Amino acid sequence: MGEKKRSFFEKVYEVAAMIPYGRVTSYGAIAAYLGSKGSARMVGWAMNASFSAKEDIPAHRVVNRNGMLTGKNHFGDPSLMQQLLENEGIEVKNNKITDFKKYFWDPVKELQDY
DNA sequence: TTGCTGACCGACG
DNA sequence: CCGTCGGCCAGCA
Repeated sequence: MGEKKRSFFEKVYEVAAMIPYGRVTSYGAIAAYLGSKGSARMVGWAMNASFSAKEDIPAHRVVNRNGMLTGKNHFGDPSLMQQLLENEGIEVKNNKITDFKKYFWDPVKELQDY
């Protein structure tokens, strides 16, 4: 696919929008896919800004590398993130996804183009 | 422009 | 196992 000049945020949004229903990925995985492995924090920052983005970004499907819902406090209602995940069939216990590996979707492996 | 801050991550002791 | 640190880089005062 053609790689146009897009901002880091826009790229993050594109990847996030491709996360399949019922699957999750991590900030670091998205950053790695975008070619800047150390920019995981920026991915989180992009998610924070995604609420004001035009398109709908499934920010609840992005967690940290341990499968923990570290960003839940940014959803207005702290329980919303967990609710959305459980609604997709993902079990969450103590802010952590059960069988994280089972649901993990790695853009680096799933998306060949970059 | 400078200097923080941050929904992260891996390395180190 | 735990705390701390450097790197990453966009936004904001």
